[in-house]
Amino acid sequence: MLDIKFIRENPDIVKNACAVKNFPDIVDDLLALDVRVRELKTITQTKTAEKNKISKEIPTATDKAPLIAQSKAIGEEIAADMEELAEKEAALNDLMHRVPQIPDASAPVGADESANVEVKRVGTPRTFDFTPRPQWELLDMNGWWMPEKIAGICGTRVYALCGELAELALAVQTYVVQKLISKGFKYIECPSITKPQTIFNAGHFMGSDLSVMNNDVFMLADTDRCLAGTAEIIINSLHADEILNENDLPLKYAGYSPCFRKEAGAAGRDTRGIVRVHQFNKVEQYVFCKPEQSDEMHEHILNNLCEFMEAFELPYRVIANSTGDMGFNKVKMNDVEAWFPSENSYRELGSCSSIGQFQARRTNTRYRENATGEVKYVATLNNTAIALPRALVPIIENHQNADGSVNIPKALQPYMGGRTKIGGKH
RNA sequence: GGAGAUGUCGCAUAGUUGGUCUAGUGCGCCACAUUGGAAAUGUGGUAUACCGGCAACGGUAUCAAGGGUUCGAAUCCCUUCAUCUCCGCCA
Repeated sequence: MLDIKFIRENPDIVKNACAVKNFPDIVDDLLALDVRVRELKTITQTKTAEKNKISKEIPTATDKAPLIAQSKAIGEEIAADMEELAEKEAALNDLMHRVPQIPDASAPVGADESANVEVKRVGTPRTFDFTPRPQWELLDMNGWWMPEKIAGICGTRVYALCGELAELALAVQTYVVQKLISKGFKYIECPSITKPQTIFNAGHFMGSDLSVMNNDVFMLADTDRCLAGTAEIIINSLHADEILNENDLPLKYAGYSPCFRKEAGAAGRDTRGIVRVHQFNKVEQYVFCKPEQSDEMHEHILNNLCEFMEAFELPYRVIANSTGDMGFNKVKMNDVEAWFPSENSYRELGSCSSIGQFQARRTNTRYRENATGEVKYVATLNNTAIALPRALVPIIENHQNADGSVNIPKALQPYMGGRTKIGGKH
């Protein structure tokens, strides 16, 4: 959500944001409603003030009856205005929730991902002296999963990791969490069951009608709860309605949670293997900071993800996502993509996003500035730290040997009991 | 899930026969005074949002949330939510 004052004063900037982000331009409708809402507020408030004044005179008045009648009459007028006000305010509110965040000037302008720009490439994809196996073959031959069995028990797009690969997943997660803790992140294990409103407050969805998320979010039948797609959603609301102390910023969280996605629009894509599943585990970096710290924090959490790529010895690249690709609530976004030998391409492992004050307005998360005493909305940012099992795919594919075994990156070996290799025994 | 209790301005509390409650007090915090400096003490201040106004300032709303009764609600009624205690169930 944007600041209504900003929209009033900069309608052209907002219109442009709608255009480059591919969202409908509703600015004129919104501003017209805004004018009417303010008129009605002024009218009702003036009348209420008058009524309050009369009510206050009643207890001491000698002749109460005329005052009571007068107050009652004003009350009826107010009720009529209030009805229109409530209606117009709800409409305004809905439009306010349909205005996208203004993209950063640095973001490439374009309608979709084809306009994305590669900004950095690290490492070189390995040249294999044997035919590398895709993830599913490595999983099969090492007994690291049981796809048919699990599909039969639980349905498709879910997985079970077995044996050493499951251990490796734990090692990766522990490595990442420890690293983030050492960098001043507060580790938090987040719930996955939440209220729809909480998801809405993260600003991924437009408008005021919560049912729009039914396509993407698993609702829990016969309850008012749903399954969260990421810990970002929970952490985003962690300081809702609070006024934080400037000295406590930036607040950095590393949130772990199981993540649930319907993947409704992905039918038929990535059906094999473990890259796209309904349920996975993720550690998310999430930062609350002053708006002027936002760029610095963006670099910080982006670098953390890059460091993980390097620790896992993965060739990777960083993308600057275009305005049309970055989504409704974002100022700027950088995907980090690792090399997937089986696909002969780079593929997203994490996504670093600056949200500005967009989410903070929805959650009402603010801080008090020491120097001025002013209360301001915080800026928020989020980035994947590690998403599992997807991140295991480039690790096993890039580090595989001809016999199907997989070398463990040095950084992870301490978390694997000193082992240097897994699999390949069959 | 069953029974009961509670939910007030950062924290702790007063206020529940509806009307100077524009919510009192204590603590905390800020400023000033006092002091060589500090403690202690004293005085004053101490919310947020929105509307109007160049501004000073004025107004409206907020006593968990929403609705209702009333000329008037922190106080009465209804609904929801949260917390606590006991029971049930259970990792």
